[in-house]
Amino acid sequence: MTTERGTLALSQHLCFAFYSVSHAFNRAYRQFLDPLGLTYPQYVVLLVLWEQDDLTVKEIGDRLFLDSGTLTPLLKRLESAGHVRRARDKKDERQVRISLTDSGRALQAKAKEIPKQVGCVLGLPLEEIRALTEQVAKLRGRLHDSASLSAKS
Amino acid sequence: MTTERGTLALSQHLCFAFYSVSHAFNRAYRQFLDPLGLTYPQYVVLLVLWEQDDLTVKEIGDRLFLDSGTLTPLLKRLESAGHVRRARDKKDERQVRISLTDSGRALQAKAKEIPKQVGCVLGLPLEEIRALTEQVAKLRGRLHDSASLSAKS
DNA sequence: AAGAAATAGGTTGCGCACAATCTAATTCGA
DNA sequence: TCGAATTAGATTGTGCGCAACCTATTTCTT
Repeated sequence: MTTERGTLALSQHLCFAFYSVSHAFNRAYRQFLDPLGLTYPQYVVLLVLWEQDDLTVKEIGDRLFLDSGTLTPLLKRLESAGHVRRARDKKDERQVRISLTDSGRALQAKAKEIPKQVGCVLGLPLEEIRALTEQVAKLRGRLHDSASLSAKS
Repeated sequence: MTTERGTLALSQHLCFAFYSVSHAFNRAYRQFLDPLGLTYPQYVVLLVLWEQDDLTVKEIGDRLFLDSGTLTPLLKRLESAGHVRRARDKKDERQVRISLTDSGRALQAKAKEIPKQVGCVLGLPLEEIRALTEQVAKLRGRLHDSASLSAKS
């Protein structure tokens, strides 16, 4: 009954499951984010800022596991859309602090129902969603740990 | 004790867990795929072809949930790397059939150990990996179903 | 058999993601 | 205190991922 012939079938790859489900989530969010003129990555940056305003690029990157190469252009787009301000920190000129504008704060109300709307198509009880989220976050932690191990000085 | 103030914290978002873990997997695979000169998406295309050779672009896309806008340039890169051939189907000139070259087949042996190597940093028993993979695939199915519903004719 | 509809694949444009590299500012160390 | 090392962010180049649109081929309809 084994289908194993040296190579795992694609359907058995956990990494592919994550790869494809994250695209599926992206598409599911798009229908709700398009009317707001936001992409999913822009939306998660705003989620971070709605939780805590006035963060540096580095602090945002730490929370999202993204670097400046990704964030700098994204934040410039959010800035030119009028949702955030970018300003060098007076105390430490290396840092750029990102703060919400009124427009950026106003988006929070419009986006409030999105997680619920997407969540209801999942058909999972809240308890299971919570457990799954935690389990996946734990896996991400292990992957990061091993990555920083193999990139040791 | 509730931290809920209208907006879910980022850490409680299942979608962000998937979004960030798929990037983490991508980075974890990179160290093994770089020596082969492959990206992760190229690797999954080859996984499909190693399972069944001589597929059309459409058939590959159906298995990976990707469209021609993504696959055409990717397959051209795999072609110019010498790993696959692209040829119009004689019976139906609309289709392009993708087949492995000797070089493409030879990669299979070199890539055989990768899933095991990445899997061992996860520290999960095989049974749990299997269950998690299935659960995530089921979620992906629900997201696709609702997407095709909302895009009905 | 002829026009309409459907299908497969390619092209263009935009926005991530990330490695590699750069500059400028700050901190560390002898 | 002064040069070395570190840190924050920006820039460049490559490769997805996908919407929108295009062409060519095939199939459907009558």
